[in-house]
Amino acid sequence: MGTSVKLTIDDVAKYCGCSRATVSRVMNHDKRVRAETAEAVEAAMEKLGYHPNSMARALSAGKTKTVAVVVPEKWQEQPYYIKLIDAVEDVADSRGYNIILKRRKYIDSVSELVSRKQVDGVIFRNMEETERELALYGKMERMGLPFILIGKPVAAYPFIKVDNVGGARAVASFLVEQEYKKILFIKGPELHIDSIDRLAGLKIGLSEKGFNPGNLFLASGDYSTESGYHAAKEYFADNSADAVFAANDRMALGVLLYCREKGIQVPEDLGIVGFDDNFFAEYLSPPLTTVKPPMYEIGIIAMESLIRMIENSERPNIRVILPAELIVRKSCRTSMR
Amino acid sequence: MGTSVKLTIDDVAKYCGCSRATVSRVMNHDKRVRAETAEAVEAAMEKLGYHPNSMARALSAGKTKTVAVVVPEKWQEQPYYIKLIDAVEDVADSRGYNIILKRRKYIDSVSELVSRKQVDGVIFRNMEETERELALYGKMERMGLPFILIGKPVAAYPFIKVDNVGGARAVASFLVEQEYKKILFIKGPELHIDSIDRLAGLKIGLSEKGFNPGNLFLASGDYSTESGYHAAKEYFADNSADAVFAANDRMALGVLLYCREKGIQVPEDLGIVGFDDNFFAEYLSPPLTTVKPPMYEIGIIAMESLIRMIENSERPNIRVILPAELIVRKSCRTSMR
DNA sequence: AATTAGCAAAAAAACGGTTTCCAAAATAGC
DNA sequence: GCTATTTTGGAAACCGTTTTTTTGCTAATT
Repeated sequence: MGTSVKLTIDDVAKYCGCSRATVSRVMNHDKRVRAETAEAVEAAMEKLGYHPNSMARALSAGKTKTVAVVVPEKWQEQPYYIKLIDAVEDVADSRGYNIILKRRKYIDSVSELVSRKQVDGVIFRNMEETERELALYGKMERMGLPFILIGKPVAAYPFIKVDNVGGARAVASFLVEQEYKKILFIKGPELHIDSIDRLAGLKIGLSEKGFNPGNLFLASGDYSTESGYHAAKEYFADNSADAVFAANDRMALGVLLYCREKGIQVPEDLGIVGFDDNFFAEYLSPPLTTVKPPMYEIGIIAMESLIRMIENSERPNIRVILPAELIVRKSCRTSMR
Repeated sequence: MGTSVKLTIDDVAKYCGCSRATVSRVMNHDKRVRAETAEAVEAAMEKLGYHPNSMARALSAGKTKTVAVVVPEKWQEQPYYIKLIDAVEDVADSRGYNIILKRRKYIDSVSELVSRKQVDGVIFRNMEETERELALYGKMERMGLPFILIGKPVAAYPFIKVDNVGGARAVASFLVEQEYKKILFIKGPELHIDSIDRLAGLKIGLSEKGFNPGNLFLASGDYSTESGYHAAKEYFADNSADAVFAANDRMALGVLLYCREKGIQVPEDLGIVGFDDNFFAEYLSPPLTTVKPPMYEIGIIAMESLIRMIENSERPNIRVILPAELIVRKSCRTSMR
């Protein structure tokens, strides 16, 4: 029964008549302590309801058993980040780690966490290369603090990313197979790596299938539903297409809303494809064909790799690219083969 | 320029020829240090690129500047929790705190965080009263560790909740005003406080409007889209209603999917109302009428109150109930008044 | 002139563990 | 039975702060 008085390792030591070094060894499963002594100590800790103070331990051992996970500012529009975090937490918990969550917006305080040695490592969901981010990577490297980028490879730092090129290539194959002839691609923010890769993959896939590049058109958006809507509105004002591939699901949703407003039948008049397999994709009418990035797997791999770096102080050259799966739903015709 | 060698407070002290106590005082804005000495120390810290070690500080001061935030296991189905977390983080960052995120599933490790004094406080999104939760509350209370419940008031512990009763009451008024005559309410999990309150509020509102209680019917679900679909399917097999109020948006979505399948026109043949204003609600066709809980505000108030408890070691009797707003969209007829 | 405040800053004592170093005890080797 | 080696566990140093206690001065009081 843990009373409210604070217990220290010395109390446990006194209770079972040994030194605090011995108690410490038992807690850390040091082999050089006799089995029966260890048992006695375990029993004492149990009986007294002793829990070691993590701050004292962290200070002394130089390990905090905590990692920071940095997500984009607008993660609320991408609920799939929850899967990433869940995965990281699942691994973290099984290995005795805790995670501090930070939005990219608070990158300065991530930097502080690093300077003050409050975390053992960092998992950073990055999409661009800004000065501040590069400065942070540099600092972590100089301090020898392990970190993993998720999204955009930078310099020789360890990273994990989704195969956006491959995913978009699959979309291209699919669209060509379904005999779509005139395709509009709606881009995301200019420098955004995912959007860039998805367009690149689309071009590759189309070219492989012998699609006439002259029938691929581009519009610009910023990932928001509204921007998808406006891109469609603007484009279709004086152009046509029989399929739209948006760089993400929300813009695809914008296109769908535009079609609904204009009475354009999906998929009869227009095929729509998104990217991300956002939560709502399967519930739209028609359900959205999209590409699903393996967020959970990414989280698992990221955290496992990070722990390996932290605990073995090895610096494996982690450069992982995970495949994304095409999810065919009703927003494109699928009759022909 | 911060080099990679580790700097300690002693290095700073040595550099500006004073003792480490003085440096510590300067960092903590202790007034009993001459202004010019303070300036010299500040300058030295700046020049050397010194950052205090948080673990040492935490051990010595007994404060970790970290709080745990506990969310439901299935928060991925409720992306609005992201707003809650964002709010908590916004306040946390401005006050120099960090947040450790935990799913309810890992309540044991939350308990460990508490025992090991790794957090200064806890924000707990609770919905039921389980043994393990009560045990945790008890432990925190005994240890004098501040915490706030979000959702369900338990004993005399501080809590913040959404006015589910009021929100559902507004739904009732609205439905009666729109002259709906036969209403089906789809419940969530049996002991779930939100679902219970929403049903209670519905009953109160209907009764206030003179609605015949005999025309209110009940079905059971578990908050999932599928359960909403099945509840509708089962109920409508041999019953009728002109409006369905589901305890949450996902079940309302299930009902909508059922209608879509059966060709039931919404809102012409059936009005549908949800609760939560889930991300997808406004994008459904028709967009879903629902009730929006002020998650961001809740997060702000929770974190501000928690910090107050932590820093002033005061124990204000926090019992906050925030109003939820009815969001009228097209899934119910709104023509009549 | 002697005593007393008052204050800035140094010195020392926590904070609660881990780890190094070393001695005692136990075991092995011959 | 005696030395060499391995276990086992204690004492003390250390991690880098904050906080308490002391000290040394200067200015004020009597």
